Amino acid sequence: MDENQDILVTRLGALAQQTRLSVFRSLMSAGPQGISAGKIARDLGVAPNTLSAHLNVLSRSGLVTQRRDGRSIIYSVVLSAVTEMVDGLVNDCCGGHPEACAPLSGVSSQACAG
Amino acid sequence: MDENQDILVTRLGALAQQTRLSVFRSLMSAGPQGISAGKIARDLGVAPNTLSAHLNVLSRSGLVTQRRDGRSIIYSVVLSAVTEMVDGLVNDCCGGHPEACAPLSGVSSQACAG
DNA sequence: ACAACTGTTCAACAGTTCTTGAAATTAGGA
DNA sequence: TCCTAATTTCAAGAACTGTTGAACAGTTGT
Repeated sequence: MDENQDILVTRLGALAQQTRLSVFRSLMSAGPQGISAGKIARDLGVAPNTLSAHLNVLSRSGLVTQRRDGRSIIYSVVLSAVTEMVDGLVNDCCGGHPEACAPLSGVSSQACAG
Repeated sequence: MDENQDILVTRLGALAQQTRLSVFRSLMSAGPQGISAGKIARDLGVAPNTLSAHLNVLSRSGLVTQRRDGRSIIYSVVLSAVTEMVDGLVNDCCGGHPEACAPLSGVSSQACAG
């Protein structure tokens, strides 16, 4: 039962770092087509090996996936994992006392409907 | 420097730990009336001083606030900070390429409407 | 085969986080 | 006032994180 919470903690932790959050943002706005590791490194001004370590954390969290294209490795977001994470956070709120979460109803009309 | 991103990283980090995420969940379902530090410690089976350190992290992140009631200190969630955090995460997605985020539209109809 | 290009892995180090026992702080009751 | 209850603060240690230079690995073009 608490395996879900483990996964949520891992994903929150993956995003709880400046460089990785920036990577995530870039990948989010790039959409399914993704971005190569090298381009991310250049865009963000991060050393390739440092970035590689961060990409590894994001990958292991399940928020990001990778594929090879020639010499490049293209990273992209796993949208289902993102929704899972956001739902996990928001349901914390609405599961208990929905009336206490009225201010959140605009953020998650689905989870808070009721 | 992006101060909003700093705050988001801090808040994600505050929740990226088992005990603190459990505390957050408890406080979320307790709503505005909150829970005393002692009761949280008993409910979760955490040493009082350990819990105090975690509550301090949550407080400094702005996700949680405290007030004294007799000898007890009552902690409760700051809902506006929670919405801010969720919005910050979701907007990452919808701000860039909204069409890429169709799968998320159920989660945040507000941010993704467009 | 070779060299150039793109990324990853490794070992090591500084810095941070989590937990704990002991001491300190604040409030209520006899 | 003295005693007890509820929490926090402090110092120390083990465990984990982020970064770096150097070495390694896969791909392309010549």
